[in-house]
Amino acid sequence: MKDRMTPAVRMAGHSQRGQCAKRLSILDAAADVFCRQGFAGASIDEIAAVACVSRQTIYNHYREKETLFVAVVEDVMNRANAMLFSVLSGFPENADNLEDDLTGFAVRLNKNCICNHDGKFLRKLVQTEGERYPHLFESWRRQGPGKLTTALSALLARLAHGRALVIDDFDVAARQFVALCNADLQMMTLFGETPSDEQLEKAARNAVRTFLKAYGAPPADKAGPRAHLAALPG
Amino acid sequence: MKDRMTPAVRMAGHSQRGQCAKRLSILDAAADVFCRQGFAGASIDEIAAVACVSRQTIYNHYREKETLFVAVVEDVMNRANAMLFSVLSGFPENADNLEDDLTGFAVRLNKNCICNHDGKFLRKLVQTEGERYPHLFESWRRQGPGKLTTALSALLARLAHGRALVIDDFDVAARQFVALCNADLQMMTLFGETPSDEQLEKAARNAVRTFLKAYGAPPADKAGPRAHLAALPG
DNA sequence: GTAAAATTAGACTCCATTGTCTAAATCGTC
DNA sequence: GACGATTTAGACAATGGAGTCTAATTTTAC
Repeated sequence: MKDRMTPAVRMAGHSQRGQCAKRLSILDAAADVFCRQGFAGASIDEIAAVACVSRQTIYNHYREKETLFVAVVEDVMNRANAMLFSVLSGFPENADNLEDDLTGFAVRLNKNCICNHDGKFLRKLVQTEGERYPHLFESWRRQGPGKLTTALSALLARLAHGRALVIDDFDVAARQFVALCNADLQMMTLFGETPSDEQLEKAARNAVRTFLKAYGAPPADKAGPRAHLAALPG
Repeated sequence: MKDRMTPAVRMAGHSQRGQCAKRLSILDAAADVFCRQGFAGASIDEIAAVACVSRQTIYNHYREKETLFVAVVEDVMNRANAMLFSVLSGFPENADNLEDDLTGFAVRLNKNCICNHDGKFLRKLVQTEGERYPHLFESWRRQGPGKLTTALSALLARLAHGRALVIDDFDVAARQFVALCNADLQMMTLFGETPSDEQLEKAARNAVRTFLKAYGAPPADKAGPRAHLAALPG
């Protein structure tokens, strides 16, 4: 059996674009089938059919079903983490327009990290296969959601330092922010349904309003401390 | 094939305690195995072994694997719903000691409905098999989580009517309360881990504090509107 | 105690799937 | 256009699980 080429080598020359395309096609198809059927229920033949590739090609690239599964999970995790930090980079820097900026951030968080394909895949697979592959998912937990809390916590601390928020425990506030973002979509998320843009917008707005009611800094004494309530439309 | 007896008939005489015990034993074992392995991964032989029953006995009670699966899911749903409404009945009636009472309620909600065996089972199975049995899980969604929001919303409305809370949208507040309760346990919940009593307590306290910061009624003008912050320990 | 019903172990068939192998076809490079 | 590498379709063996059947045993009802 010859050595498998590393991704770097694989991308080096344009010579193997075809091979690389097959690989990606297999990964995508496998993600789809594993997500729908679970590990046990997924058949290599079905993956091959979805990928428009012969079964043998799959075995050329991945020694066995489990190898393929691990590769798929790692692939999705990498994509999901990259997306997570891309979304995190859009967290509001300053406090002008905080409500709107936070709402936009919440929409992107839900839309691109939690309610998307990859989020659905990871939730499903972590739950069903987590116990069978502890270190695989444990590493995701540390690198994905774990770092999300840490990073979000730091971003909230920055806003609090700038007097835009009043927060006693940044980690708790970070987790609560994420939880509130999902509050209205929990059931859809659980059932794997995709919310409409309107639903995303409304959920984010509800979340941010409540978050700011709890953690928003009281406006600098010219108005009452709940002035933002009076500013609500309707 | 003879008619299957209804549960009522089954319990009527003491004559069939043995048969009934087998049935329950099969349901429990099947819940365990389906939860660990999913529908496709679960083998009837393993269920029989766990239930200490022969394979044929399972087929005497349930025509085929799918029949057994549906029965298990319905059984767990019924238990979970009963527990849910039992916990709901402990929702605080009046506003003396609201923070502590709500915290106790939040602990019970997490401990007995969300982080327990049945909660884990339902989350897992809804996600993995939900698309294959739409009406089965749809009915649970309406009768379980759906009614939870409705009921909790009404309970919050009662407190708001008694001036203990200030809430604009009761449904949103209900969903947010549940979301906040899980905020600190989300990852453990996802990974199917069971939180300690201490973790449950802390998570509930964090949730209720934030909920009351957002929705607590401002104390009747003797102190500033954020007086409860000053009342925090530390 | 006896008869009917339920349970058991195990053999059995059937079928889907995994993973291997091979010979032909296709692709990319020179 | 030729050559090597890759892909393909399909046959193939081996495995495991679903569901049936039977004959013996146990439990329950009366």
